[in-house]
Formats: sequence, C-alpha cells, structure tokens
Amino acid sequence: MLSERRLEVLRAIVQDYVGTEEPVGSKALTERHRLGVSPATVRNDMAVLEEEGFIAQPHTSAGRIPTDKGYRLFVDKLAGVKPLSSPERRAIQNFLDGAVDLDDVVGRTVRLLAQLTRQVAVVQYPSLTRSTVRHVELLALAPARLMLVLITDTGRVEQRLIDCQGPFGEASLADLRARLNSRVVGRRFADVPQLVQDLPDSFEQEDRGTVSTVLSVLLETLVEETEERLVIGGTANLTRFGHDFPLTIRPVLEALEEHVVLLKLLGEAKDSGMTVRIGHENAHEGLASTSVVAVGYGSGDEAVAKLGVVGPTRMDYPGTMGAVRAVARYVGQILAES
Amino acid sequence: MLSERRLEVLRAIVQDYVGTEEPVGSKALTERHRLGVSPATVRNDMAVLEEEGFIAQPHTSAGRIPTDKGYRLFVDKLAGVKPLSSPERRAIQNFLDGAVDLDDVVGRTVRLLAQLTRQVAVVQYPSLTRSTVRHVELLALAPARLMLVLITDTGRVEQRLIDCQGPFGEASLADLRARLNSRVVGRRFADVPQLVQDLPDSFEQEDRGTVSTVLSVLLETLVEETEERLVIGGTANLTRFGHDFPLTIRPVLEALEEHVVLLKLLGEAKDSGMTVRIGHENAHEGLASTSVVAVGYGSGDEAVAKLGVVGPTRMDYPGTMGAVRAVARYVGQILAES
DNA sequence: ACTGGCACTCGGACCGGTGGAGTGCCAGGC
DNA sequence: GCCTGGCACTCCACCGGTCCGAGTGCCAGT
Repeated sequence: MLSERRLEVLRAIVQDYVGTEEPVGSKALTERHRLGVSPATVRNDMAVLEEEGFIAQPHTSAGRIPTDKGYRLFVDKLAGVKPLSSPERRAIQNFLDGAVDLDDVVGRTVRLLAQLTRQVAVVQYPSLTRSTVRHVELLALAPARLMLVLITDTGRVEQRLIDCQGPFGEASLADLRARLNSRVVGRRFADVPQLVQDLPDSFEQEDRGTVSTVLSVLLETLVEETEERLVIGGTANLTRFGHDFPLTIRPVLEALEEHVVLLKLLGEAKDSGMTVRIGHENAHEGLASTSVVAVGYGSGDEAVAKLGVVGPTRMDYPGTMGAVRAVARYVGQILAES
Repeated sequence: MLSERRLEVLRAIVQDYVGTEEPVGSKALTERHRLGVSPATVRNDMAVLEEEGFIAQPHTSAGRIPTDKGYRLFVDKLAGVKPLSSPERRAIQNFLDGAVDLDDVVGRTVRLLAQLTRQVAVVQYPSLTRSTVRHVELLALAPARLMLVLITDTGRVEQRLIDCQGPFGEASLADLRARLNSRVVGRRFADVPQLVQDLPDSFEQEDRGTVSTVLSVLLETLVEETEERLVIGGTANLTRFGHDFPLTIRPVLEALEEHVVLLKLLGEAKDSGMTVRIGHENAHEGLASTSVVAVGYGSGDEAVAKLGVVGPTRMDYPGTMGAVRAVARYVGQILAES
C-alpha cells in the first residue's frame, strides 16, 4: 500500500493538473502544497507512483500527469464531494422553480447542469419500469379507429392509434376503458401484463379481437415507455477540452449523438449513489478520454432516471460530483411536488 | 456588370476553394479550368473581382478566397442545384420508409441530412399556425381535475392538466367535449379562438367557470403548439470545419444550443423555395462564418415546417442544396402518406 | 529516510535562411 | 482595346540549428 504522503502527492498532482492543464513537476508541487518535504523526496515518490501506474510522463523530462488509474484512486480515496455554495444552491432552486412542465424541467436541468459544471450535461427523461400507470384513456376517433392514451405517474403521456378489425361499440369501449383502468391504475409497468391477461375473456366473442389488439398495443407502449429519452446540453463546453482538437472532440460528439450508447452508459451506473466512470472504463472508445459522472434521481425514494455530465478525464471531480448530486436532489424535489 | 468571363473566374475560384480549402491563385485556376486565357488575364480579372468585393486575399501574395458577397453571387447566379444520384435517392427513401412515428421520422431525417451533407442538420417539428385540430379530448382524472388532450393533423399530441374551481359533472363533461369537437375539429389553430368564444354562454351558470378555464387552457396550448421544437444532428461534422478550432466551432455550438435563435433563423427563410443565408447575413454573430441552407417541407401543398443544414460558408452549395431539397420532398411524402 | 547537488535529457521557443507560389505592372502582339 | 509573357517583388511556410529551462534520476551525505 502507498504511504500517506504518496497519496498526498498524488492528490496534489491531480489538483494541480486539473487546474493548470500542464504536466506538474516536483518543484512546482512543493511550492504550491505544503508537503513538508523537498522536491527530491517528491521525485522519489513520483517514481513509485509512476511504477504503480498512477501517473505518467508525456515524455522524458516532463512533469507527470495522472493516469486513469490515478484518477480512479483520487476519486475513490482522496476526493470528497464538494458541497455547493449557498448562492449556487439558491441559483439552482430559482432556475428550476420556474419550470412549467416535464419537458421544461428536463430542459432547464440540462442547461443548469451544463452551466454549473461547464461540461456536457446529459439528462434522461424520468421513466422506468418502476413507473406506474396513472390513467389509461380510450377514444373512438372513427368507428373502427381507436386512440389509446397512457399517462404515467412521472407525467409523461403517450398515445397510439389503433385500427380495429371491426366496429367497436361505444358501450364496449366504455366497458373496456373502465375495466382497464380499475386494473392497472397505480400499478407498475412491469406488473401490467399479467393483470390484463384475462381481460378479453370477459368480452363478447365479437369484441375479443379488438380488445386483444388494444391490450397488445398497450403492452407495447409500456415497453417503449421504458425506453428512455434523453437530452444533451452544453456541447460548446467541449471546446474547453484540450489542445489537439479535431481528434479529441470528434469522437465525443459522435458518441453523444448515439443516444443508445449514452443510455447504456447511464444504465450501467448504480441506481442510487453517484457513479464515476473514468476514461477507458467507459467501454465506448469515443469516450476513452472522458469521464462520466452520473447519478440517479427521482420523485420519491427510488430513482426513476439518471442524469450526469460528460467531461475530460481531467476534470474537477469533487466540484462536478457536488453539482451533479445537488441538481439531482433538486430535480427530485421538483418532480415530487408536481 | 461583370463580364461573362469574370463570373466564370469567380465560379472557378469558389469551386476550387470549396474543394481544396486553400486560397486559389491564378496559375492553378488556368490549369484546372479551361478558361481559355492566361494566368495574367485571370489576375486582372481577379483584381477587379477583389475591388468589387467578391474575393479577398488572406495576405498579400497569397491566392484569393471568396467573400460572403462572392458566395452570394455564386449561389444566386452561378450555381445550380445539383440533383442527387439515383442511388442516393434510393438510400433516402429506404432510410425514411422505416419510420414508425413522427418522432422517428424527424429523428431519421436529421440523421439522414447530416450524413448526406456531412454538415449539421436541423429539422423543425412539423406544426404551424396552419395546422388543424384533429381531435380534442377531455377526461376527468378526479372530481375537480381534468385532462385536456389535443391532437393535431400533423400527428402531435399535447396534454394539459386542469384544476377546476369546483366539481364538474360527467354529463357536463361529455357535453363540453362534444360541443368542443364539433366546433374545432378540422379547423386551423388560428381560427379556434373565435369559434369557441361563446361556448361558456350555453352552459349552466355553475359550470361556466370551469368551461372558461378549459377554453383558456386550450387556447394557450394552441399557441404553445405553434412554438416549434427542433432536432439537431451531425454536430460531429463541425470538426471538419476549419483549422483554427476553438474559435470557430465554439460560437457555432453555442448558437446551435439556442433553439430560439435557430427557430428564428429558419423562420426567416422563405416559406417555400430554398433559402440560403451566407455568413454575416445570418445576423447571429456566432454563425457569422456559417451558411444556412433551409427549405420548407410539409405533407400537402403548404409547408408546415422547415429543415436545413448549417455549415461553413465554404460549402458545396449545389450539392447541399440538392440534398436539402430532396430530403424535404421525401419527408413531405412520408408525412402525406401517414 | 530525507536532502542537496549534479549531470543529463528533452521539448518548446526563437531565429535566419530559403524556396515557392502568387501578385502587380509593363511592354509588346493580335 | 484586350490579352499575353516576362519580370521584379512580396510574403508565408518550411527547415534546421541553437538555446534555455524545467524536470528528471542518481548518488553521496546527513
């Protein structure tokens, strides 16, 4: 195990490098941090840290920069989560309180997060298998054409058009609507299939086809509803990324456009608590030089979706984590209120 | 007026510069284009073109590059719209035909356009004041809580929750629903306000408050519905932009995130026919080094929204215009079918 | 175990020279 | 009058060399 001081040296290196973006040398370190030892000693420590793979040299006779492994150790053992200042908290609250609907909440959140962290923000729409059904509505648009509207407890509304095989009477429609609602309202998506399984049996022979169709559309919608949508913001912050632009930024932009990738990434994050994925831990190669800080958020005790930021591995982890956590909490509050 | 040959020289300069990204000199020009005159003559023509402001030199003794004004002339007088190749057409059709709903159509369109033009694509959701109401639904979620669902002919669905002052009976609800629909279905958004103006009068005194509330929410929704949403894709193509990255790309990314700006930009484009805004014509300073090619599209004869691309002023105008126009047409077809 | 000293390395900044592409101008030819 | 070839000039991009300093590893001394 590394000695206390060596950890301290690593922390100092990370902090300085994050601040200056330049490889940090032994002398500069001792000047900026009161390590109580001479540069020579620090050099020895650095040699050890390098051997262990926590730091690296871009080239001989240059300072050191942290490796992914170094950041990992920093995040796990050395860094706390920096709480936001109270003006910042107030700003968050003010900013989010003005939201008028779910889209607006998500939109504001993504902008807020991007601004706060000065990085790329990613916010997933709240909706998960854990969501419950608030209401199901069935309308007849034409004799053999229905519309199904599904409202979830997270405030999302989905609608589907259904072409029936034959005409479907107003009475049957009302009947189906009532039965459907009495069975599924308040239930979780995941439980719905078995709850409606036997519904067709209680209808007249001639209506069963349509009822089955409606049910299958409903189930399909529920599945799709668990597919997540997400919103991205603050891509302009990518320009702060590094020096060698085209090569660095390009794959990141590409990765960001593949929502599937991002969703997977967020999905891998732990449901509760904050997850930090650093550099190559991200699997997707376009994001090899980025870190992703993600956290679940939700209206109640359980998280219903994730949000986070994507930034260079060289980021201010404590600050970023603080901002992400704070935003997630406030958004959760807003969702709970509405 | 410029002589025929000078226009030809300008065209050649634009074409070469777009291709090579490097200032083009008189010798290279005569070698690559059969102008039938010597470099010296071309130099004289260039001097005139420069004096008139169509081209400029980055520095003395360098080749010339077109100015915004030069591109303008090129687009207006010298460039045609390059039709797509038939494989390209087929690719478009195949790609768009798989779409399952409106979101999917828009999503596919933006990706397609980005890929085809290798630039940033912007697609506005189809919905305008010209849209008509397909259906209005009213549901009682709780005794004093209603939900209003609005369906437009472009396939969009909006819902709003309404808290009533007092209870609102099922009969009144059905009544209101029926009257509302009979008045507004098939009508344009813009016409709705006057069509429903006197509706409260035909209800019992005790229901009038609620009816008024419902109507005002409906009108509000209609107004919001004319606010446009848009989707952006292909931002990774910005990396192909130029050499001096951070400075060039940054303001563009920022502009792209301000949807309001983009909407205004698209809105300024002519309703039908293609509009090309070059460089500083774009007003928004972040887009001073970009050109925007936009065109309206729609399901019927009238355009209901716009789509287009944002790229460097140094872009292949004929090709881009061809792609934009073709995509708009196919999307229109798809929308008309569904 | 830490420190100061020392020799070494290497990249980045600075500099001056060179080559080439491009220009403007002018005198001559169709 | 317009086009052309020639010529002198300009300026940037590139190249190689030099220099400087930050940083390192190692070692001997406390």
